[in-house]
Amino acid sequence: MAMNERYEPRSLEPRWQRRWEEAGAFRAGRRPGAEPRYVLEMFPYPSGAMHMGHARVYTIGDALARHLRMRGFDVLHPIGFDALGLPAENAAIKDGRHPGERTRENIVSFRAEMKKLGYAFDWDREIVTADPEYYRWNQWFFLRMLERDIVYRRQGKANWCTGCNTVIANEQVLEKDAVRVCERCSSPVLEKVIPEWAFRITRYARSLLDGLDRLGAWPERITTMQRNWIGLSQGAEVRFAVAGSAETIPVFTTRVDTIYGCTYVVLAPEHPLVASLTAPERRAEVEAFAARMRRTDAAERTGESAPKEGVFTGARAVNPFTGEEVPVWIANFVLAEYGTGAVMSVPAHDQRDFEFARKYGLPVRTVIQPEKGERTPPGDRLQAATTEDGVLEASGPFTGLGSEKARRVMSDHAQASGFGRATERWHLRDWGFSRQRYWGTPIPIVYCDDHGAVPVPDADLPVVLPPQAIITGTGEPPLAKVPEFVKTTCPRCGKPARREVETMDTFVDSSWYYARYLSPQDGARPFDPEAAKRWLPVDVYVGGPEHAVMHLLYFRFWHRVMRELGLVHEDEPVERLVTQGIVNGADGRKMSKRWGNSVAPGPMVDRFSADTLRLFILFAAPPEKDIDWSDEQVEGLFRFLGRVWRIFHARQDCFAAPEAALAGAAGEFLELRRRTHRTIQKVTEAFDTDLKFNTGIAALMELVNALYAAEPGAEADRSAVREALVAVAALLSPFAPHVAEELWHEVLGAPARDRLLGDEPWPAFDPALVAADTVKIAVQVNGKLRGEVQAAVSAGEAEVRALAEADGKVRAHLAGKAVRKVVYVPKRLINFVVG
RNA sequence: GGGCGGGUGGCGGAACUGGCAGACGCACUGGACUUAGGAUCCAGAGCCGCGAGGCGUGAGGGUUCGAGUCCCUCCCCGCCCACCA
Repeated sequence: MAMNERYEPRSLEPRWQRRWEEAGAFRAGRRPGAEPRYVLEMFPYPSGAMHMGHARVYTIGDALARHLRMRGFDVLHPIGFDALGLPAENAAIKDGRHPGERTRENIVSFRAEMKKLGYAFDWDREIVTADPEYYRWNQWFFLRMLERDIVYRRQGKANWCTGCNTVIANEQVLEKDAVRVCERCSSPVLEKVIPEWAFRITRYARSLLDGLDRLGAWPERITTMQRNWIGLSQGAEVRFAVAGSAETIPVFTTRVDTIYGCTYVVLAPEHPLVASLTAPERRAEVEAFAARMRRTDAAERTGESAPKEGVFTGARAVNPFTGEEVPVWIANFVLAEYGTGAVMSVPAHDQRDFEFARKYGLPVRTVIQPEKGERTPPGDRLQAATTEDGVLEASGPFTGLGSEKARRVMSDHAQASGFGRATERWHLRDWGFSRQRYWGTPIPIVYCDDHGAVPVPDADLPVVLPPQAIITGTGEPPLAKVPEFVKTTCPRCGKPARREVETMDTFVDSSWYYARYLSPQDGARPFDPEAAKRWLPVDVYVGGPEHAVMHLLYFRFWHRVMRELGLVHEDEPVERLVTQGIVNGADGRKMSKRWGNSVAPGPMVDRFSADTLRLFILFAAPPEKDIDWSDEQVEGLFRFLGRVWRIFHARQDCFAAPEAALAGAAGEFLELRRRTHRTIQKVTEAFDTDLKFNTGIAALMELVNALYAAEPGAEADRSAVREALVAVAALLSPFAPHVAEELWHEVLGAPARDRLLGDEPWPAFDPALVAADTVKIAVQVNGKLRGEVQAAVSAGEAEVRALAEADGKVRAHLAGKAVRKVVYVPKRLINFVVG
C-alpha cells in the first residue's frame, strides 16, 4: 500500500500516543535484566496552565529517556505534581475557590497537555503531593527527624506582611527601592520573631559542602552557588577583654593576621553586651540608636546602599595581642546573627571598616604590605582599604610572616594564650519550614496541657488536611479556625488537646518525591528500599537553575537523612544535573501576561504538531541557554518534518531494497552511506556527552539534504538510500517520536507491524564508514588561505606539498619568494611561510 | 562589592585538544514548476570591492607559521548572592 503523500500529524500523533499507551511502552521495570537508568525532570507546580518552560524541561528529558530506552536500558521516567503550597493557595483565594479544587483542575489540564506532547512517562507511577497518601510520609519523616533532633521548635525571624497580617515566604517578598514589600498587597514586610519549626540542616553543612566535590556532572555554577550559600569561612575567634570590667567580647575574624591594625571594635546594636558596657553618659545616645535600628527593616538597615552609621558606647576593649585599648562602637552593618555579632575593625584592610573609620575619624593603621609592587602607604594617607594577603608589618613578633602562615601561627598563639582559637563559621541557616497557611502538609503534633508538644503516633498518620477551611490569607492560621481539626485528644494521656495548626513548607514535598516514584503505591513505608537500590541515584535530573540553593540543596539534605534512616545507600540523590534555560517571548523578554508575549504549548501543537514543537525547543539552542520564541523558526521546523516526510514518499521504491546490496554502493552512494554513519555518530555523541541536541538535529537535516541530492538507480543505490531512511527515522525518534515511528513503519512495512521503534536498538555506526578516505587540506601562504587540495588520508607531507604547489593560486603567491618554512598539519592544512 | 555565565552575519546558533570562521535553521534574493503561490524543488548569500584582493568573532595589546579559541589591559550584557567580619 502506498504511503500517504502528505505529513498529517493531526491523525498520526494521537494514533501513536494511543498505541504506546496500549503497549505500556514506557513502563519502568519492563526489562528487569537490563541496566537501569532513571531520568527525572522537576515535577511541575500546577498553579496555572502548562507553559513553554514546562514543555522545554520535559522535551529535553524525554529525548534522553527515549534514547536510553533504545540503548537497551530499563528506563524509569516518571511524572507527578507538586500540588500543595502557597502559590496555589493564593491563586485560589484570588478567585474565591478551594485550592484543592483548583489544583485538581490544573492537574487534569497538565496531564492532557503532556499526553498531547507525547512524553514517554510511566503514568502508572504518577504522584500528587496533595494526596494524603503522599503527604503522610512527609509527616512520617517529620517524626523520624524529631526523634533524631533534626526537627526542632525555635523562635525564628519571619516575614510579616503588615497588609495581610500573616507570615509570608521569602519568595513572596519583593524588594522595591530597597524596601521590602508584599508581592500581593504591596504593603511593607517586617521581620517578626515568632515560634516556628525548623530542620537542622546546618548539622549537614560540612557533608553538603564536601559532597559538592563529587558532583562533577553538575553545572559548576550550581555547585558554586551552593558552596557560597553554605558559606564556610575559616577564621579565628578572639576574645577582647572590656577595660574595667570582667566581660569579654568574642569577635570572629577571617583575617586575624591583620589584628595589629585593629583600631576599634564594633558590636551589633542587638548584642547582649551593649547594655552592660555602655558608659552612663553615652547611654541615651546608644539606646536611641539601637531602638532606631530595631525599628528599621533588615534589608534597609544592612543593604549595601545604606550608609554606615554607628555610635560610640564609651567602653574600651583590650586587643589581647597588643594589650592596646580600642574604643567599642555599635553600628548598623554588624549583624547579630553572623559570627559572634561583634567584629574587630581593621580599617586599613577592610573596606567597610575603612569607610566607617573615615566617617567617624577613627585611626587607620597599615599592617600588611604586598609581597611585590607598590608599598601600601601609612593609614592616614590611605585612599581605600587594601584587602589582599601580604606580609605583616608592625605586628610585633609576627612581623615579616606571610598572611596565610600568620593566620595559622596567630590562631595557635591565641589558643595557647587562652584568648582565642581557630574556628569556622557557616552562612547556611537552619530551614524554618512552618507556614501559617492552609494548603500544606499538617504538622503531626498535638499540644497537651500536661505533656506539651506530643508527636502523633505513626499509626494515626496521616493527619489529614480538613477539606473545608476559611482561607482569607489574614490573621491566624486557617486550620486554627477549624474546630473539628484542632480538637483532639492527647496521644499520651487521652485528655482533650489541640492539634498543631501550622503546615509544612512546599519544599518538603519536593525533597524526596524522586524516591516515592520507586514504589508510589507503597502503604507501609515512604518507598521500597530495594527499589531504591536498583534505581538510585537519579542518573539525570533536568530542571531550572532557579532552584540552585533551595530545592537542590534541600533534597540533598533530605537524602542524607534518608540514608541515616537506612532507606537509601548512596551519598547524593542525583548523579547528573541539567539546568535548562528560559523560553522567552519573541521579543526576548520573559513570557508574561504583562507583555502579552506568551505562547502556550497546546495551541502550538494544534497549529503544527507535537513533533514540531519538540523539535523547535531542542533545535533553538543547547539546553542550558535561554531561547526566544520564534514563529518563523517553528514554521521552519514544521517544514523540515514535511521535507522528511516527502523524501520518504519520494523514495518508496527503496523501501524493499536488500541490505545485502549495501556493500556495492559506490560513488555518491558510498558518500551517502558515509554521511549516514557520520550522522549516527554525531547524534549518538550528543546523547553521550553534552546533550547539545541542536547540532545533532542539524546533522540530521544535512543527511536529509543529502538524500534529496541523490537519485538512486542501481539496487545498491537504493539499499544505501534505504539505510539512510531507516537511520533518519531512528535518529529522529527521541526528538520527534510520532513522525519517526510512522516513517519507520512505512519503510519496514509488514515485518514491523507489531513492533515499536522505541523498542528497537539504537542504530550503530560503522567506524570504517565514518573515517573518510580522502580529506580536504587547506593551503595557506603566510597563514592566509590561498587554496585547498584533495588528498588521500594516507598522503604524506611531500605528496600534499606537491599537490599544493601545483595549485595555480598558490603558485602565484609563492612566485619569486623563498619558502622559509612549511607547517604541515596532517589531514588539515599546509602553510607555506615565505619571506 | 563578590561569584558564575556570556559578547561570533539581518536573526537563532556552529566551530574537537590553537589549524579552512559562520555548519544547520530563520529571514532575504534569484530560478524552476504552476491558473496562482505565502506550497514545493533548485541555486545564491559575512562585509567592502567590477575584479584581483582586502577586512572581519565586544575594544586594545601580546604569544604563534597560524588565535573566536591561549596570555595581559579594558568595555558591555545576563543570572545568583550581597555590609558574612
